[in-house]
Amino acid sequence: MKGTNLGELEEIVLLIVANLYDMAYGVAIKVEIEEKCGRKITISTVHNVLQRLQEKEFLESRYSEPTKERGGKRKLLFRVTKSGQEAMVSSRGMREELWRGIPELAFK
Amino acid sequence: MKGTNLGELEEIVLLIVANLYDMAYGVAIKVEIEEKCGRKITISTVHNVLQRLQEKEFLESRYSEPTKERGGKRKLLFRVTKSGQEAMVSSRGMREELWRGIPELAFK
DNA sequence: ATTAAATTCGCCTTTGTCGAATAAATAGAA
DNA sequence: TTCTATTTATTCGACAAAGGCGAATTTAAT
Repeated sequence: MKGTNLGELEEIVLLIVANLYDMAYGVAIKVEIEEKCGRKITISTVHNVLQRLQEKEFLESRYSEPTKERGGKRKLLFRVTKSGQEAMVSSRGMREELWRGIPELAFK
Repeated sequence: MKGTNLGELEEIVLLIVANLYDMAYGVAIKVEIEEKCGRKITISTVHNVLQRLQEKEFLESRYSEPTKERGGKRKLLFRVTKSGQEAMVSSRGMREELWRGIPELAFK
């Protein structure tokens, strides 16, 4: 059965989409990941992940209005769904819990 | 090239090993993951991840002294390395940053 | 020898990754 | 106006890395 939890990159993309609010589309997401995470990534990787997150219903999308720039296709704008938000929150909570449980001397 | 970053499960295992301090070995890790993360996982999956983390030098291991229990092999005890710790901290820091950047209305 | 407790092996699925192909919108030429 | 070159974006197809399982193997006590 298709996975229901979040891969590492999937979670990052979710966070970035939330960051970008109403400007979250492929290229912007790619740029943002590279800047905020200091990590190289191609545009096709981004789209691949976006598509999978949509299949999992953690993201939804709509086409933007045509802009006044040079040319090119309309942007596909993404937004985090309620269940995407829940997945993000739950994943964060779990990790916070685990951090809290680490004894001091573990990192001496 | 073999990946240098942390997969989702890899990060969890690192956290659990730190939690277990000096009792981190296969079975204990499996049990702890199931309890703390509410997620089913087999012992071979755990060992698989453990091995990968060791190859990445985020974990190191040593054999325990034989115990006074019934029988069986000696436990392979794991501990987070300095660079494993750095990976954990960096990963957490990055995500905290991203959470901080999410505008209020993103989750209206 | 048997049995118990643990780790290793082989195999498959899902997630991460990229380069190349394709699509759509606009500006300017004919 | 119609065409076409250029720009901006998304989709496709292939492969590598990480996640996952059941069965096999190893080792230590009884």
